[in-house]
Amino acid sequence: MEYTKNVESVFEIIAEPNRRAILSLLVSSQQSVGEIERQLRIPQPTVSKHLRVLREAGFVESTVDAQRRLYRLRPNPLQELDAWLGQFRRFWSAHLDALERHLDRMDQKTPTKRKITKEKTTRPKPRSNRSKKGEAK
Amino acid sequence: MEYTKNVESVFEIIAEPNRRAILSLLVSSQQSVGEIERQLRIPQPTVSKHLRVLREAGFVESTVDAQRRLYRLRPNPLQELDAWLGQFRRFWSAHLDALERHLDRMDQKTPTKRKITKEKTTRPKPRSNRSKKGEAK
DNA sequence: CCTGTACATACCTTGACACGTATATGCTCT
DNA sequence: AGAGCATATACGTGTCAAGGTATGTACAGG
Repeated sequence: MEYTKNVESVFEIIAEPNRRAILSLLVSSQQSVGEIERQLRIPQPTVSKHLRVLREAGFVESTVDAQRRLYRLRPNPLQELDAWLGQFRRFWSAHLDALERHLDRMDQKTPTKRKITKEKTTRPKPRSNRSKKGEAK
Repeated sequence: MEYTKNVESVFEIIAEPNRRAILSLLVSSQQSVGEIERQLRIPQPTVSKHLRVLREAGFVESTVDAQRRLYRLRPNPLQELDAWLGQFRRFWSAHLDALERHLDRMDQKTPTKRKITKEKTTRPKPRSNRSKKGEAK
């Protein structure tokens, strides 16, 4: 009710590698800031700042324990993410096996000269997923 | 190894609202650049740039059709995302109902001495909502 | 060949945000 | 009260990516 904007930022939140690492850490059990700091080997202010972002976005919640704060996971934002993924789930479950067989055949054969996707990868980002040739027009 | 970097960037890719919009568009069927441009009301160079990012990350692939390029979805990167989410799925399915009841009780009662997450949601910085334009919500 | 169309790319500017360093706040124990 | 630990915040800085504008490239048809 307070934040509708948050739904959008869920994606930005988990775009940060350290934040994802923190979330993964908290899956097993709740942790104090110091424990997170030591396990991930990142400076404490950085941990605190990320935790604040995660907390404000609802990914985690904290409990005070003496001088420590124990952080634990909250399910909701990750479920939102899951919900967003849902729209694609139908798609890939339908297409995956067919596509795989298709590419499998293609890879074995001599590449035809049809071009797909490879028109000009100026930016050399080796995404050697599968050599994609084949099929056009 | 090389794609480790790519796995990371999957999250950055979908952090962009326009890119998510494009992906959602392509769920139904393949589209040309012009069609995407018109439906999302964003300038053509912007669309092309996002499509390039999506293509290099393996989210989409393109087929040449005369002067057009038809873009369609590819399942793999989204499946990686799904796989990452997997580690949390156990968590939330186990904890959700219990947690909900728990918080439910907590909220009703006077907060005895345990304070959960509400310590001081000092929100001095309105978290600077990204002033994006388009992106119909 | 020339024109229009469809898309891609180059260059520049701007604004977020992640980090490091330094400092503030809060709690415990003696 | 004071020392010391655990965590949060303030501030300055560098980096990087998204958007705008302009231009390049490829294809179709008269």
